[in-house]
Amino acid sequence: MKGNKANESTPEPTKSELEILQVLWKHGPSTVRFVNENLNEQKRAVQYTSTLKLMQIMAEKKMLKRDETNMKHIYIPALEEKKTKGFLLDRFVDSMFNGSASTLMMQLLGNKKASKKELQEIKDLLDKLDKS
Amino acid sequence: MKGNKANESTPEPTKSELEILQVLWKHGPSTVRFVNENLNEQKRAVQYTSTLKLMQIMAEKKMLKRDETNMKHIYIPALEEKKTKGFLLDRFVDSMFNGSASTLMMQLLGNKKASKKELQEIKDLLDKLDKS
DNA sequence: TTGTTCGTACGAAAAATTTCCTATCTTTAA
DNA sequence: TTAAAGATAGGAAATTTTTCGTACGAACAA
Repeated sequence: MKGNKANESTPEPTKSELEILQVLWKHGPSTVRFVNENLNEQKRAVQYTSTLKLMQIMAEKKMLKRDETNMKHIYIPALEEKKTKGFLLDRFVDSMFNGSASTLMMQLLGNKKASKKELQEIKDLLDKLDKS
Repeated sequence: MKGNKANESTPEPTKSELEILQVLWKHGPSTVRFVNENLNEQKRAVQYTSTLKLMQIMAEKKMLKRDETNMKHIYIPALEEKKTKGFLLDRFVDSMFNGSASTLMMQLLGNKKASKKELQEIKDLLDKLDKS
């Protein structure tokens, strides 16, 4: 369980790493400057060099790739958004809801976190799955 | 967009703390010995005093209550399971799926994490919600 | 040219989390 | 009665994660 090196199949981004990944997933390949500013606007105060350092570490871990041809390095997520979120979601469901998706749903719906519109979307989704 | 900070009403158990809470939620008030053995069976190797220490810390944080009338202290979760899981789920959905329950569902279903039986359960659940 | 701004690299500190050692007391079994 | 087993308490160490200071090179404007 412990000591997993970060590799393709078992990405375990930390909280902060995930924040950075989210920015990159949302806005595409970016400079440290951009990511840092985005974090400061959207999340919390953090020094430029802190963001830089973290992104460097993530690059070492192969969590990010980077283009060094220019002075302003461009960082690119090396983890697929869908894959990574799927992985984290699975872990979350497993640890929190014993692996039961429906239990999670109940919790979610009982939590007025889903609007009418959302409910309809989910139903449509289920219907679509039925037909395939 | 700024994430909710933790205050008295919004507990943020760490990973290990959550593991302990899960044992207590599942089995009810327990001794350290019991929790530790459960963790070793179900999760990973961990020394008795490590579990003890963590549970003491959790008690300090008011995350657990304890009955000290006997020598073998009995620990009781001070956080409601449903409330806590709801809170963590909300945060998870917010940070990972932009607050969209249906997006989460799609990810979940596309991840063959939900069996046919689960799909049916979810449908039933949605129908039930419709009628209320 | 020269100084200011913007960039990376690197080391280390700080903070948060987790683990375990040791001391000491209580209970239990022989 | 005594030794072994089992319990808590507390400090400290180890690990992991996060933050930042400092050095220094490159770009750019005056």
